[in-house]
Amino acid sequence: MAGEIVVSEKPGDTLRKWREIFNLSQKGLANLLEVKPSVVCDFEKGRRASPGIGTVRKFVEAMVDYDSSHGSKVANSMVGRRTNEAIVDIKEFTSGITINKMIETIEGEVLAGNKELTERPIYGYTMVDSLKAITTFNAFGEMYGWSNERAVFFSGVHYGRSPMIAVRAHPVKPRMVVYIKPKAVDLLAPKLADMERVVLVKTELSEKEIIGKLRSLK
Amino acid sequence: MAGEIVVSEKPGDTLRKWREIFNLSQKGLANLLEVKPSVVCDFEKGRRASPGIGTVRKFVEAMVDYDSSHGSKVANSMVGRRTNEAIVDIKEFTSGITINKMIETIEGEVLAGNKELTERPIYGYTMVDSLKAITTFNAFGEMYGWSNERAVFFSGVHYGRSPMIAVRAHPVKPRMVVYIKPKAVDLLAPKLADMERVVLVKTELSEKEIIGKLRSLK
DNA sequence: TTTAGAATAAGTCAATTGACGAACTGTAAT
DNA sequence: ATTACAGTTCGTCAATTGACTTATTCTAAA
Repeated sequence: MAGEIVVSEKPGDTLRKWREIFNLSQKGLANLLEVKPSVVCDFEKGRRASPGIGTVRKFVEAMVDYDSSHGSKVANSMVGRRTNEAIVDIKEFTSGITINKMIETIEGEVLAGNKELTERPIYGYTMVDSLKAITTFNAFGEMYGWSNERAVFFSGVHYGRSPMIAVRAHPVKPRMVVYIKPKAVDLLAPKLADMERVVLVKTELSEKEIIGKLRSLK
Repeated sequence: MAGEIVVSEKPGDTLRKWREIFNLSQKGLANLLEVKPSVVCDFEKGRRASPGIGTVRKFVEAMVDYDSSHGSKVANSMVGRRTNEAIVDIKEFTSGITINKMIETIEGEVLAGNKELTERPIYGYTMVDSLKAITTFNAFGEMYGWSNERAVFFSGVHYGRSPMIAVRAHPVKPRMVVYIKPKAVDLLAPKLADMERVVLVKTELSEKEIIGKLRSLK
């Protein structure tokens, strides 16, 4: 979304497109941004040819925040039509956060992944129940949201082999895999993680705690 | 890349990160941009807190252009480590182009997809040889580049069923599928395309012609 | 230890942005 | 017709950007 705006020939048109997707009037958006409607219009109509990235950020955040405080209607419609009982939670961040920051937030312990890898940003996360995911047909189909630069959380992990094997088999790789309270971690898991250049982390926090902490991250 | 810069807390740091990934000195990048090195420094060090998106675009384009005129070393390293003989060509655009524009460029005929769908932007494309792709194990694994908002070209199409079935089976969908000189097109293909909300197009241009035309698109 | 290249820092200034307000143009609905 | 509301246009202006220059600091090789 932010990326699309920057990259598009007419950022104003793209801004408008998104405002319309979020079902906001210029006035509505202007209120969220605490500016006058004419300001919104000026941007959409391209009077400001090259808005600052701060402005773009504000616009995007305002719309996403608005959506999430109205039941994430738009966000959910983006995630895909099918639902999957194995998915506990799936979210996109407004802005990228580094894997390091994520590890800190969830009080994680790194099992695989070097400094270079943990500095990369991620833009969302998916939390799945491994058991359900593995026993459900095609469970990993809808694992990804808007971006695959994300973290995937696995709960109900026994030895941590299956989840990493699933990741390895999947054509699109997340940047980060987190095991929630694993009973144990087989040596194979970090090995596979290294091969896929995925940061593997475990945490002793519960699903609820994690979701709570991540919410505060925004 | 552009998106990451906008969205990152310290755009300067992200700019620097990418400059380093592309193995450029500040001076080197400044030359490409035809500005003085101190300008690059000012941005990286954050003296300009909220650069305009025009500036961001220039930076990104300069680096990508530089890379592509030096054998696309960086771009290729991003695409993935494994190579796949079924992939004829795989590219990322510097900026998004609409599906409409793409259709026009490749002189395509729309088989499925409405106006709303053809207005969406795509950020790259992958061209695969269907026969090789389908007979090669896990052929669709590396089908996607940086973004899945892209077009996938299929050459060697017989009835156009298998490629769409592959798309349907694949968890990540492209925005657009193009058949290159299909012998025929089974009715099932546009039906599947509609179900997946993918724009399906056929073209009578050859692979080489298409690659040529797309190159001029940048 | 000198020196060259890379990166920072800081002063400067024209051009542009971000924001306002007020007037104006649709275009439904009353 | 009249009103109400969404969107557009534009003059204005302080704040900020984009770019230059010159001076200074940091590395790493000679």
